[in-house]
Amino acid sequence: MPRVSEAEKQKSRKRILDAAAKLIREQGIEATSVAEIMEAAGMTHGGFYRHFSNKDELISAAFLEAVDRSVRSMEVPDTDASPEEARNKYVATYLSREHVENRGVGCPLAALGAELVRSDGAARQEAAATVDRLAKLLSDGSDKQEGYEKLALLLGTVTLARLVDDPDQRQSILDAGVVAMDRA
Amino acid sequence: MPRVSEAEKQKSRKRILDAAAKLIREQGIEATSVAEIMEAAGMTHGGFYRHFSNKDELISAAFLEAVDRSVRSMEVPDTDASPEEARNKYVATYLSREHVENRGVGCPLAALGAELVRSDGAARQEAAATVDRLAKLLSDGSDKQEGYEKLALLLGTVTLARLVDDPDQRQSILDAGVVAMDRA
DNA sequence: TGTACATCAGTGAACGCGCGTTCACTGATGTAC
DNA sequence: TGTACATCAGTGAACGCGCGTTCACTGATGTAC
Repeated sequence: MPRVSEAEKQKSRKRILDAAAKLIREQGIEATSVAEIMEAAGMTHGGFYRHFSNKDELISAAFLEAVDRSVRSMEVPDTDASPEEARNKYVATYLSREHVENRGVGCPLAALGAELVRSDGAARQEAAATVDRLAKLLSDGSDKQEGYEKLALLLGTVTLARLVDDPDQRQSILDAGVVAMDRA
Repeated sequence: MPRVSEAEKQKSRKRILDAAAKLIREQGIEATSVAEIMEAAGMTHGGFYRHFSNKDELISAAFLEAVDRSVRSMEVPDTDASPEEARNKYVATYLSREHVENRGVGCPLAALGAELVRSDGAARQEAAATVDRLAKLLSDGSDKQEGYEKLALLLGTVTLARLVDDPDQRQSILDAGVVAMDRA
């Protein structure tokens, strides 16, 4: 059956990247195997090394992919939306039950932050850069400290909300986050 | 050489628990092996099952141990310290460079929160209970929402600070957290 | 445009390794008399 | 208090398993003429 055209190869790469970006946010990096990612991408594990030289390289690329996707809405707002509007929309989405319940498409810092802290791969450096990128966007570039505070609040709130099981308690935590963000 | 007295056995158990509580906060739960914990406790891996029936049971007990140790200072303040004083001291310690740099003895929610979110073992339930316990203490029992906000801010700030490498940036993030906690 | 051939994307078996767990064994501890 | 014996904490080899990675192989793709 193989070989496959160059265009097909690029599609395969994208499928691997998307599958990885989703699975690592759902299950964590270490808990997600190369074979699992390849299966989700519709292939067998052996072909993996035609696209990436090892798992670390994929994780790094998948993390970047996840960051770009989840930040783009704020960096490049819909036409005729002001930066403030984009920011408010981002915050509202971030502190929503949908975000709490769908780790696979949510903020990669919230999903992987604690795990990346312990790693020393390329993804770790990218995570550090992402912290600054998000803080800058959240503060509108004016006050870095304000951005850090807001990002910490968003990340902490979603992590707490994900830890509890009771829906009411979960909503209560999200509400507290919304109130605090309004004040910050 | 074995067998060993009942008193010795209890000491062994404590060493296993302490080693586990430290190692899982430093490296994560999945990344820490039973053999590694037993070695840190000064034994070989085979003896592990005289103390715990499996790894999950140890993790759950070690998590509780870590929580108790890191929360006790606030729940049972030093003699002649008011609850407010104990709370302020806890917050100051939480947002310190020492805490950021020593995961092994720090807040288990900050170290393991994201990983526990994905698990379904006993430790997960204990983590949910810990969220409420800490939130209550931080709010002095008056306003649950205030406690959630403060806990989210603490947890988020330390996670961000741990993600960045630059010491100045790290301090800047901690400072932002301190300012925000004063306002909350 | 057709033909001949090198390339290489994807397959699936195989590798070495570390994991959690089991087990036969040891000898000091604890107990019964 | 002393003796005989069952218990069991800890050892270290062994287990089955899934991991990341390698490799021989396949046949369609891409290229040279």
